[in-house]
Amino acid sequence: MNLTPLAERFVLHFGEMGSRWGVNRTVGQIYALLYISGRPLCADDIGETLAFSRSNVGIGIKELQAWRLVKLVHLPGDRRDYFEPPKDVWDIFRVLMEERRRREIEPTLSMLREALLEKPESEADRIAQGRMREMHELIELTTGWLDDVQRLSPETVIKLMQLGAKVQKVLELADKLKFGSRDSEGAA
Amino acid sequence: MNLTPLAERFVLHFGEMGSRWGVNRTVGQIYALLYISGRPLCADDIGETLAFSRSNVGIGIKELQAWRLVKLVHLPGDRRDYFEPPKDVWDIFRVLMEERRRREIEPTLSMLREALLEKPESEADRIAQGRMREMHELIELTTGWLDDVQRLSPETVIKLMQLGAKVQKVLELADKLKFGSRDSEGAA
DNA sequence: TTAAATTTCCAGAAAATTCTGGAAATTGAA
DNA sequence: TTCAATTTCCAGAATTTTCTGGAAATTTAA
Repeated sequence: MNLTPLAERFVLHFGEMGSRWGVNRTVGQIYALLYISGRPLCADDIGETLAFSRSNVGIGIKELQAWRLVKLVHLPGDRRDYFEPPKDVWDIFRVLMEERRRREIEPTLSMLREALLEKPESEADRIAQGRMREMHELIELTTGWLDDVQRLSPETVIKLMQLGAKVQKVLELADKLKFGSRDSEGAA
Repeated sequence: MNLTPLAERFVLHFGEMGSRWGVNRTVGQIYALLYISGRPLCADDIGETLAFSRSNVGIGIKELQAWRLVKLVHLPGDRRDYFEPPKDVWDIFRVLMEERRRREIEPTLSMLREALLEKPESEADRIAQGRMREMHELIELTTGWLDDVQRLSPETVIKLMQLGAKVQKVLELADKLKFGSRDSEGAA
């Protein structure tokens, strides 16, 4: 299975970007290959196309599964495991947001929650807790909003995004009509 | 300069999380220290507190400057360079979004734009380009929306976030009142 | 149950990155 | 201009991550 120059460029780019996205080159390339192939691939296909050892492919796929970015499928009459990404890019986007939040934000949120429960022992502690409180409020506000948005249909989200800065006008309108806020005790 | 247990926990946590955020342990810890200190620190302060070599501190600070997460300040009567993060967490948030977008998304957007200009040479190319087009549209829509939101005041953004899922109701209303969309030719 | 196909595990090799101390360059006060 | 303070640069050491081939475990068809 050989790549066309067009596909190869895409795959190599994802490999290079991988490290910025928190995965290694192998994982980036495997994902890119699955994404553009338009059909499920098995570990042999992947290893052959990208010239990785079988176990390297195995590890890469396991990581992509941990990210929920590929799912296992089976082809009739073939007992090997095949893999493919979610068909819909919006699904991919949603999963990516959820996973990054879980890995990059939730642990910090927990740490902040615990730290804010402690009694400050000094002026330095009071200053530090004040800064932590600011960070905590910002994170709570944005993740709470993400929770809300995830409950909307993709169509509604698209509409919201297309509205862009005009959302301000709509907000003014909402103000007049006294729509309640999600959390009126929330962050300033 | 010694850390209280509370501050130390915060600093160590940022060091651990650093790798998930695309910086190394040193950089994570230096940033955390500057963030909770509530006053500018110089390289000596940082190196002494965190037990890093002077040059390691220097490299770490340089990276934080490249991220625009710390700025250089001078204290009267001291010729050393002092550093502090932006005071306002919203500023920090905005800078973080901009930098991550620049590093993690823009290069891919460029690659996709170029790849989509090419004439597909095969069925495989046509499928690959179709997938790339989907990805390109999603990225354009979301980054365009981010551009729009960045033009709003923090107060407006906070209002929007607090509105949460109720934004749907407001959108329906806006529909009736025929607010135009930002880009009516945009992605589906 | 057997045996072939396939996946998972693992230890060491290879590669990449992080970190250090010291040397060189730069800065700024006198 | 001089010189002490400070920052930047750099080569090698230490550490961490990634990758490989082979062995062990698992799966499934017969």
